[in-house]
Amino acid sequence: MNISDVAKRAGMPPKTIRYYEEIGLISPPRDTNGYRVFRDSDMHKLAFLGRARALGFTIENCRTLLALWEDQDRASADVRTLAHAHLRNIEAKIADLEEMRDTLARLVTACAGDERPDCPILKSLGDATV
Amino acid sequence: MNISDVAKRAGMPPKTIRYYEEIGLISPPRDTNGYRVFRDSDMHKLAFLGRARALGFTIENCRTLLALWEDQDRASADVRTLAHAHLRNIEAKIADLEEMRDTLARLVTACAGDERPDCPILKSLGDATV
DNA sequence: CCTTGACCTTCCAGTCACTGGAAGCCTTAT
DNA sequence: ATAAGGCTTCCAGTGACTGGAAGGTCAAGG
Repeated sequence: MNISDVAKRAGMPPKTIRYYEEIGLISPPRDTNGYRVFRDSDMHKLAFLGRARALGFTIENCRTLLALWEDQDRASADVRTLAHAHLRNIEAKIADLEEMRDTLARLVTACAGDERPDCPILKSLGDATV
Repeated sequence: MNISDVAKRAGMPPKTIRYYEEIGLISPPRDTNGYRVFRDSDMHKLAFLGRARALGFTIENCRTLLALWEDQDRASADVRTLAHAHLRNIEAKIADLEEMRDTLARLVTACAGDERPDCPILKSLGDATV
């Protein structure tokens, strides 16, 4: 299976797979023609990475998670700590975005959105007292 | 007022102000010593930019918003359209993050987080069938 | 056997919105 | 006169890819 088939299965572009190799997340051997040979372990790692990235873990966290995954003797506490910290990050981001959303929604509602120049959105951005 | 005082007032680092000049959002003239001279209009633009960025608008959107702000004849519809599209973006991001949060929260709850290696988080990341 | 087209490879550059740091000039206080 | 601190420019790096160029490889059709 060549890289584009692997990419389809893993649900990520070939470029991403090459990138993951470049940064040492996977190390597929090469065929005589120079093509990457993906073993089962590489495919599993890519699937793992795809899921971890979909949960928003950074690449560095993914690297750590992969190492923990490979380590049969890990303590689940280590994984949980990482995931919990990440969860908090996500919650903080959501809170930030919700604040933006609420302010924006208020402004969009207040704006007539017609051909006239009067606009509460610009007024609010231009003037602290709104 | 030199750049670091302006930065304090605008609530952003001096580096950001220099960057905003570099990309043409502001164009403060220079004193004989080469220092930037910030006029009222520059300060207002920086305040505007700070608020627009806090609402999550991209720099390019900020550029457009600034132009609309300066244009006394703009139609408020143009502003509203931009803000509305941005609002939708934010809502989509929130939805994505909420999905991550829910999955993660479920996994974190399911994980004992002790010294044992058994871990539902890694199990879920490593195996599609969870 | 040759060509065509679709793969594969590497390498370099660009994205976004800054941020860090070095090197050197300017100002203010001692 | 000097020392500290602020100003200037310029270059490089961030995260996680993504686009594109240049060139090697492979399978199918004529």
